[in-house]
Amino acid sequence: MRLTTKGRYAVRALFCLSKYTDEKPTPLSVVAKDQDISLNFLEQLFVHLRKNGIVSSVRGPRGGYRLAKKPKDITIGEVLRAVGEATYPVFCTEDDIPNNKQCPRADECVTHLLWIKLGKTINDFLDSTTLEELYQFKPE
Amino acid sequence: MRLTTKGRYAVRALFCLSKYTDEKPTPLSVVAKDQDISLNFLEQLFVHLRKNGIVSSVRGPRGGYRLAKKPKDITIGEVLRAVGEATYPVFCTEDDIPNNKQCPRADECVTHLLWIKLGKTINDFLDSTTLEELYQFKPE
DNA sequence: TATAACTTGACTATTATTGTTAGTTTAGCA
DNA sequence: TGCTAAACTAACAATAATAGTCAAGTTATA
Ligand code: FES
Ligand code: FES
Repeated sequence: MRLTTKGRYAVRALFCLSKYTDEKPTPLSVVAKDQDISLNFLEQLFVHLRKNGIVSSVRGPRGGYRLAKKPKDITIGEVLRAVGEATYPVFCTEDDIPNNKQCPRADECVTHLLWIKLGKTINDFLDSTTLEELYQFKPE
Repeated sequence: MRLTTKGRYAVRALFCLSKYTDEKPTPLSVVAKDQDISLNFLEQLFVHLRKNGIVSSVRGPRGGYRLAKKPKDITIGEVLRAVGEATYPVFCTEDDIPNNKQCPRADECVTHLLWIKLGKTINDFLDSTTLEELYQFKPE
């Protein structure tokens, strides 16, 4: 039950973006250098962040990305889900279940409700924590 | 952030064991058939469950496993950790960190405390839920 | 003493993750 | 108008983790 780099990088990258609050967009090359993340990998993540309305993009020279909402309106949960990080601990709680991953006896599965409750606990936390709150976590 | 089969199978297998409350131990072949899990894979899991004092074994003919404690004294958290399932979402919260997995700038890492808090939320849940409570989740 | 079960370790197939390569498109600017 | 910086796209490859298998023991009792 580990977060993947997709999720971890996305949060770090967005935190980095939130530091540049001026009007001009920030190119990913800056984020990549600042956070030591492969530029190409970042680009893949930002495609999904943009499609989910978390960032907006400006193409061409002097272009880049900026947050589409205020940090306090961006939850960690929506960021993780945007980049494809699973926030529920089992497959069977989601819509399109790969058949081979399905619990063979869902009807009588005693653990299903347990994992649902765990997932709810996790998502309640993630959805009530925003990007803005990262600032208060920052060590001095 | 998915549970692996190790964790999921371990919980299901122990629940299965808890159904056979008579004195004689239950062979893994019964659990394997009941839960549709590879016998050899189960054996690997039970090595760790035994070493962590969750089950006890009886060798020889008519042997098998039984719970070493009462279901209400076995938490989901200890089961998951026993079989090697990570219950914290990031590596850097644990003792022996593979170097390549370490966040490169742990000192100034703004997300570290976030993941610690998430991990605490998860573990609080797991450690306050026991095997016994699975019965009340069972659908009729 | 034969057998049913546990025990151990090594091995393999599969899948998921992580990252790379190689481009195309867009738009500001000299 | 051409150069360049940036977003965008898609396919590909390396690596690592997972899931499961196989084979060869060991133990204890019927
Ligand atoms: S059907 Fe969801 S955990 Fe078994
Ligand atoms: S050092 Fe723990 S998340 Fe970065």
